Amino acid sequence: MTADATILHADLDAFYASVEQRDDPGLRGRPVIVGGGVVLAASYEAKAHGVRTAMGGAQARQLCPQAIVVPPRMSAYSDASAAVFEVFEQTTPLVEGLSIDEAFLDVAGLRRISGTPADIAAKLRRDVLDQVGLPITVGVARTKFLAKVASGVAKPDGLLVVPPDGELDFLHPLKVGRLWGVGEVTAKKLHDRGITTVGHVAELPQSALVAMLGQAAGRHLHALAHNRDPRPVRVGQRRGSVGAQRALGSRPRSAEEVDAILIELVDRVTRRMRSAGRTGRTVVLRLRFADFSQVTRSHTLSHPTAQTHEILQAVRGLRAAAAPTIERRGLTLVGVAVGNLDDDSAVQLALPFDRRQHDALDEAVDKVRRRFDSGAVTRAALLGRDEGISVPLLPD
DNA sequence: TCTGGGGTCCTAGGACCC
DNA sequence: TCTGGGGTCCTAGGACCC
Repeated sequence: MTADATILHADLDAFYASVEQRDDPGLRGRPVIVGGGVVLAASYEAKAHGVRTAMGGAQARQLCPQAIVVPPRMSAYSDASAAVFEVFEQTTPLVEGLSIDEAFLDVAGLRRISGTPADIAAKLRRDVLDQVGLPITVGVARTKFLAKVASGVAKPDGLLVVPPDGELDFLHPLKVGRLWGVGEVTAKKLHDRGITTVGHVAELPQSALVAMLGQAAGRHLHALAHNRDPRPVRVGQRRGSVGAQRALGSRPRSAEEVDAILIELVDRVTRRMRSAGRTGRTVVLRLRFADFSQVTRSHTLSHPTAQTHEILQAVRGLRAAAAPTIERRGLTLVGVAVGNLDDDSAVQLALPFDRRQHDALDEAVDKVRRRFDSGAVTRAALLGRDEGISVPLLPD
């Protein structure tokens, strides 16, 4: 092998449940379930009884009647996440967040300053525990994929380094479900053909996997089973869509009720977009029905926007078109998402300017303001070259 | 007490353009 | 007149992840 194992995958253990146990000593050492209707997170004490994330609340309580069920406190979790990511950033500037509770860190080049990757990983675990009070597991390997597999195997509260000369020995005995991208459906397809371990997958030609699972998934799995994963740790990844949804329960809802919920959802989404300085073009309405089947309806606008009224108008149009379906199948969840998010693009309008041209300047500023009102511009500043000034033109 | 809320990526067909 | 290939964009659905 040519390269060192320098990629860390850091993954907080039973994140929401750990935050609850940290903040309430009475919960420590006891089975904790976060979320009532559906299990959002389960402490390891609860997992020992078979409770799993995304399991129905009723089933979870049946498996573990002594569990303490607490409602989620999302803001506490985002605060904890921010604190943990600060520790990540102290460790290395090369941090790629994957979700609220996990990230890749590239520590190549830190050996002389901070020691071996294993040393760095051990210190990272101590720092997160000392500074934030949460247990975290770290996998270390030469590739992102292996580092993630390693942290999964090392959980909870563990550290596992996969040495470059032991990669296939580590990988091939593992169950196929450990492969990133193999969920219930794919695992079943593989099991039906007697393929249960990563080693079995590695014995198959890529063409067989592609025939079984499709082009992308087949190639992806083939590469992973042979431990090929050239993806670098990337800093500053931005999300591609923003959404919000709400489960409605089984009670029938009037058209007015649904509309009121849609307004709330659109407002939540567009607020988040504006505060992140993002605009988007594709509006998606997600509907789920009594039988748990799901449809989406989408519409792409001619220009990007973060304006509540524009998005709401599109959402209402989609909903009206789907009204017969909704009527027939019984609505149990509505969601709104905006995709096709534009990256922040800086548009520069440069004008030669002398003091007699106030009108021209006013006109340019008005133009920018109008585009702000339409949601196409989210931030603007007036720059003066000779004076070197920069004046914020718009709020935000 | 059946089944939350936030995302990503891929596929496949049709429209449309060159 | 019939036929083609390639590419992009849009819509809808599905698998998967945390």
